Amino acid sequence: MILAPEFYQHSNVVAIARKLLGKVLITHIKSEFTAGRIVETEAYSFKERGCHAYNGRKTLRNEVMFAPGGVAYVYLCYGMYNLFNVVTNKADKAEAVLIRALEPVAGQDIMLKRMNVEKLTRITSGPGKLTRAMGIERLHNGVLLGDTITIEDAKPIGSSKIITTTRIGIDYAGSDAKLPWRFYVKDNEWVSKW
DNA sequence: TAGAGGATTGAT
DNA sequence: TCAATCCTCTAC
Repeated sequence: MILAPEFYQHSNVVAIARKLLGKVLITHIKSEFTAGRIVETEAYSFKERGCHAYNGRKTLRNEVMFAPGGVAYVYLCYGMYNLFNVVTNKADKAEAVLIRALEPVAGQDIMLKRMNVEKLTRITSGPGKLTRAMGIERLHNGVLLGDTITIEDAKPIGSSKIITTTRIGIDYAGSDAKLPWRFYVKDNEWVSKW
């Protein structure tokens, strides 16, 4: 069953990031079907400096974050990696969950082809890599989840298996870089970093 | 309009 | 530890 818009429009982005663990991200792009279980996420909110929309700052790049929850926010990082986020909260409350790692569950052969590798090892263990494996590009920025890109409901991960830590790669955010807003599944080999 | 830098990754 | 690589934002 596909997650309803209400799931994303909740006002607590950190809670949503936690609940997304275990759900299945599905893409149907260029007639190719791939799916992966979400095993690592990070929360971002307009209330803290790590977020592109900090303090309500709205630009051409991040305006999708100001849409109602349930759309994709895809942007280019470091000139070469597309990062995939799910926008949450209501309109003008710019919050999002960055999907950082997946465990492939369907279409693995397509992922291998997209990554140009032969072995199914750590091909989706990182936000830049999973978008490439899933076929997600910047043209998908702003698309409503449910068609080309979908997240399907699944059994929640037990709280004893969820690890909470600080987010990665946002040292510039000062004290906000210390917020415990990164979640991942314990002992899962697909997580980006241990 | 130019210059700096980034929610990363893989090779050294 | 460092370069690849290019889009976006900020300042002039």
